[in-house]
This record gives sequence, structure tokens and C-alpha cells, in this order.
Amino acid sequence: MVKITDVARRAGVSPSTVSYALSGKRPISDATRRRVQAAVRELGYRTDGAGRAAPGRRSRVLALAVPMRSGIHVPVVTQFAVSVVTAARAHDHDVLLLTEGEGEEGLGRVAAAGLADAVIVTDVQLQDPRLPMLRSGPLPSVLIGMPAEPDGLTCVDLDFRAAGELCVDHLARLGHRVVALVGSPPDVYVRRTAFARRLVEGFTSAADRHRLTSAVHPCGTGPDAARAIAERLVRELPALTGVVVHNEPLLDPLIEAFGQLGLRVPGDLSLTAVCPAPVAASARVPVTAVTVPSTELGTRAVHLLVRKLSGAAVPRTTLLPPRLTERASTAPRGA
Amino acid sequence: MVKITDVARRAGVSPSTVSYALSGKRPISDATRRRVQAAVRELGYRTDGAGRAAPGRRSRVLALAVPMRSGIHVPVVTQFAVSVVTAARAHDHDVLLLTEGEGEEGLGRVAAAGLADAVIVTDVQLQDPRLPMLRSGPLPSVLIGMPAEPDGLTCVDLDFRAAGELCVDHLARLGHRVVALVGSPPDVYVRRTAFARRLVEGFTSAADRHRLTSAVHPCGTGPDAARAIAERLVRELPALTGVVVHNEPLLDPLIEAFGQLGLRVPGDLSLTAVCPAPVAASARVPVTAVTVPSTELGTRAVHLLVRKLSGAAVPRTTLLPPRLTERASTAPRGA
DNA sequence: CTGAAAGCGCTAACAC
DNA sequence: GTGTTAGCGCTTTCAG
Repeated sequence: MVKITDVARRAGVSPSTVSYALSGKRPISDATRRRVQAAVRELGYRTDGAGRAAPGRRSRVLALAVPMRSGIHVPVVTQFAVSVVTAARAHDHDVLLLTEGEGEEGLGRVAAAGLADAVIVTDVQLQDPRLPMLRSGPLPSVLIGMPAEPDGLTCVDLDFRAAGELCVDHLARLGHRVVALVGSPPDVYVRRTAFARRLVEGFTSAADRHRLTSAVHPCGTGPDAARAIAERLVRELPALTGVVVHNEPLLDPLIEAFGQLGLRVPGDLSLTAVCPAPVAASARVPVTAVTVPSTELGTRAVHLLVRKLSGAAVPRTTLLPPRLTERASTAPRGA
Repeated sequence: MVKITDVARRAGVSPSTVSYALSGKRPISDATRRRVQAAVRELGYRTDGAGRAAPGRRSRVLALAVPMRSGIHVPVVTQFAVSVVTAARAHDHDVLLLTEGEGEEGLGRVAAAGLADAVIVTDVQLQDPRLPMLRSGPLPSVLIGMPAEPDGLTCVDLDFRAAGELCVDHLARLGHRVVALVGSPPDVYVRRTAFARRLVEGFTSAADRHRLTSAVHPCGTGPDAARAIAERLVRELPALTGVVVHNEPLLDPLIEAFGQLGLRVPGDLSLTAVCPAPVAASARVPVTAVTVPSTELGTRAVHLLVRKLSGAAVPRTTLLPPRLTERASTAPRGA
């Protein structure tokens, strides 16, 4: 193994000069820098991670906590992971993967052992057991998702409020005057729903702004729930022509249920959703949807974390603007 | 930060004694061990990873190289990753996630920087650019998948030969006498196909053993390819009643194509597949299939790697026995 | 602008 | 069975 002293000898300088020439942490004359760089190339020197990460120093590793709970959407999580690794590499960091169900233990270990300089926490719940440690712990962190109390934390998430508005704006622009939101199951609103509630707010306020008639219905999953909610909507809102769905597994059953009531999508009913892109694209009718920008969330989280590590101040919460992708499920009213 | 010397002082012993008491690398008297453990608990000591991983020593980190090529099956890869992390934790190791397309660079960096003690390489191609580095490099490795030349490497994979046999055995037991294998697209046989070819061998030899009439057809993907192959099979093998599919995306289109030719699954045609479990389970007719045991592959890879790190000899190649899960797509002939 | 030297926290020879 | 001590490779004071 070629070490920094070898490079130093070869370049005819001291080890510290090599270190500084490579890190740029203090000015080095051009001539010296060039000789160092030449020596590095000739000897094939690579700085040893373990040496650099001597206790108390930086390891240049970010931890990524991905609790593998049931009910998470695997491709979305994977996209997070890939984008985090890619972005981290761009900042010369590597990524340690943590999957323990009870993230507390894992985070504690990583923090204590100094295995990582910072941590990105995904799948954040409203009341997340990991929050106290993140607030008080020594490990800088960025959360993907929003807990109930984001004070003292750095969070990144899709702007679900704007997403709700965007769906309604789109429907309004197509001429729809009566719209309904079919939401997530009630327990989602309890367990992990900063975002579900924000979506409802956006939906409602946009509907009011456009002077639309609107209704909001949480809804369970499965064909039966779909049929029940479809019948109820048709009964209570006979003039309904626009639906926003925030409930991935319900998408197909709901389209099916409307079909059985004689309502075609998008002929009789325009339908938009907030869900992962693959789900929207592979529904029985491809659905116009706001998709969670997994890649951008991961990238953004890394940027924030790197800035935090450099001592810079970062915004408490970053909400990414939603983008709506038009597919086959929406059409002008009466078209 | 509480360090090993603090614990030593508190316990009234030397730092090295604490180290040995915790690692068990040399015998310590019961009394001393107990005092050390007490001190550790009272002070909340956790051994510092960076210190332990001093240059030349072990970092207790395994790298997991997961090239995110297009065409890989995301849930399967994710299952690998989760099982690798879980198994690694059971051996007190953490996992560094590498995703770079060109894995060579990443592996080189990790090796040189000593960021990891060993590496698990997934999605191994027949002629993989990473192989030379793995053969000669200083980083112990285990491959998930089989390259063309496994000499000098440690590989784990599903026993695709046995998988092919198992499918045929199953069909033969149900009374089917004429069987066909619908394989992967021809380019798969070129690019990454130790396993595709081994499957063909197993299929053919089992068919011969049972004295079945058999045929093998590589096949592209998409509805058109499905229709073409279905028509051809019906024409060339009118007595065909058993089909083995080794081509995930073709599963649904093929069932559809057979249906349009008047052949019902499993009424007229029994169909088995070798594919990921979720694909088999969510096909339009749930398919009896041999599934790639992602979790077990990951776990096994970690076990092998840990044994390698401890200096033990490990088998060059480990082939996991296939297991067939019966679903709705197979039935006795003429039932 | 550059060197010399002091450790970081831990483990592993080497002593006793 | 336990203590002492010398580093690992690097970064970073502290001195020129």
C-alpha cells in the first residue's frame, strides 16, 4: 500500500504538504502542487479512508436509514437509495445502509461508533421514535418526510398542499365543477399523515378558490371499499365529474367500480392521483398524477446534509414543488 | 465522548484489558470481566468505529455492489439488500451501498480506501468487467450470480439446472407428455446467461429422463412475440400441454396469447415459470413457479464472506436448491 | 508557503 | 491473567 509519506518522499516535500495539496485546506505554490500531483499519479496513491477517518475526524460516510416496514413502496424507496448514493458520491461521500425496523438502535450505534458523519432518515412517521435522538443527538440529519413537530429538524418532502391544489387546478381548467378527494385509509391520517392532511388542505382551498363543489372522503382499500365509495359519491354528488385519489392500492379498484356504475374514465369522470409514477402509469387506465419525486428528494437531502456538515445554515423544511404528469385519465368535461 | 481509557480507569484495569474483555480475544478472569462490563454500562461506552478501524485493521463494513442497470428487477434487488444488511448486522458488520453503473471504479475506490473489509457483488454478468479486480484484488468477495469463468471466485446462485428439472418433474407428475420451454430473449443468452443455459440443460435432461417430447424456444418480449411463439408452439406441437416460461415480462402476454388461441390455463395448458415470486403471484393467472430465493442468497453470501474474512476456506460455488411453489397455473392433464 | 511533530482511539505485540 | 507500549495513516496544530 502506497501511503502519504511515500508520495511526500517522491515529491521531495513533507507529508503535511501532500495532505494540504490534496485537500486544498491551505495555499500551496503551483510548483509544489504540480510535483505532488505528479507523484500521486506515478505511485497510484489513494488516501486511506481509515487513516483519514481517525477518531474525531470525518469518515465521509453518510448513513441512510430505510426502515423496511410493510406497506412501503419498494421501487420508490429504492429510487431514494440510488439517488442518495449518486448524490453522495458527487460530494465524495459513501453511503452506509441501515434497515433495522427499530431505527433507534441502528442510529444510536452509528452515532456512537462514528461510522457515519450524518444520517438521512426516510419514511418518517408523524410521531417517530427516532425523533428525540435526531433532535438531541450529535449526528446531523435530514429527514425525508415530515413529522408532526418539525422544530429543530431539517426536513425535505413533496409539497403535498401544492399537490392537492395542482390536481384541482388541473380539473378546474378542464371545466370540471364538482370534485371529490378520495383519500387514504383513516389510520394513515393517524399514523403518518402530516402529508395526507396537507393534501386535503390544498385540495379544499383550491376547490374554494375555483368555486367548485367539493367533498373529501378517506377510504379504505380493496374492491369492496372502492365499490362503496363509488356508490356513495354517485349518490351524494350526482354532478361529480372530477376525482382526486390519494390512495395507491385503490386506484384500479376504483376505476373498476366507477365502470360498473356506468361511469367511464375519462369519458364521464376525470381522475387524477397523487402516487408513485409507476403506479400511475401502470393503472388499468394510465392516470394523470402528481408523483413523489423520489430522485429529487434523495438528491436534495444529500445537498442539505453536506451543507450542514460544512457548517452552513439550512432551511428547516424544504418542500419540493409538485409536477403533474398528464395521462389518459383526464379530459375536458363533456368531451 | 467516553473512550476506552475512561472505562479502564473506572474498572481499575488497563485499556488493553478492556479491549480484550470486550472482544474475547484472550482469556479474562470472571471478576475482571464483570467489573469491565459494569464500567461499560455505567459510562455508556461504545467502541469507536474509526478508532477500531485504524489503518490496516478491520472496519467491520461490507460493501454491497448493486449495479442499477436497466432491466434488473427492483424488488428482488431490494430484497437482496435487506437480507444482506440483516445478515451482516447479525455478524456485527455494517453495509456500504455501491450503485455505480461501472462498478469497477467503485470497487477500486473502496478497496484502496479500506472503507470495507470485503464486498458482495450482485448482478454478475457472464463477462463482467469487475472480475479481474475481484480475482486479483486484495478485497475478499462473494458474487451473487455466476460468471462464465468462476475459477478463483466465490459464487452463490440459484441452481438453475435443478430449477429447470424441477419444473419438468412437476409437469411430468401431473401427466403432461409434451412440454416446451419458452426462454429469455436471445441476447440474454449472450450477455448474462450462465443461468439461462443451465436452465435449458436441466429442462432438457429432465424431459429426456421422463421420456417427454420437448422443445426449447428463446423468445423476445411483448405481446407480438408472445402471439408468435404461442401460434408456433400450437402449430409445431399440437399435443403440447405443459409450458415452462423463463422470461418474466412475457408471462402475462403469453397467457393472453394462448387464451386467444382457445387454450385456457390451466385447463388446456399447464404453465410453470422461473421468475421472482411477486411476478409469479401477480400474473393474470397466478403461476406455479420456481422463484429466485433473494433473501437466502443474500444471507448465504454474507455467511460465506464472514467465513472468508475469518480465514476459513469456503466452497467455490454454492448453488441453492430450487423450490417450486404451486399456484393456479398448473393442473393434471385433462383435468 | 512549508516542515516537524503530536496525537485521534484503539488493538496487538511484547513483557511480566 | 494483566499491564505497557508502540504504532495504524492521516490531519492539524505549532513553528519557522
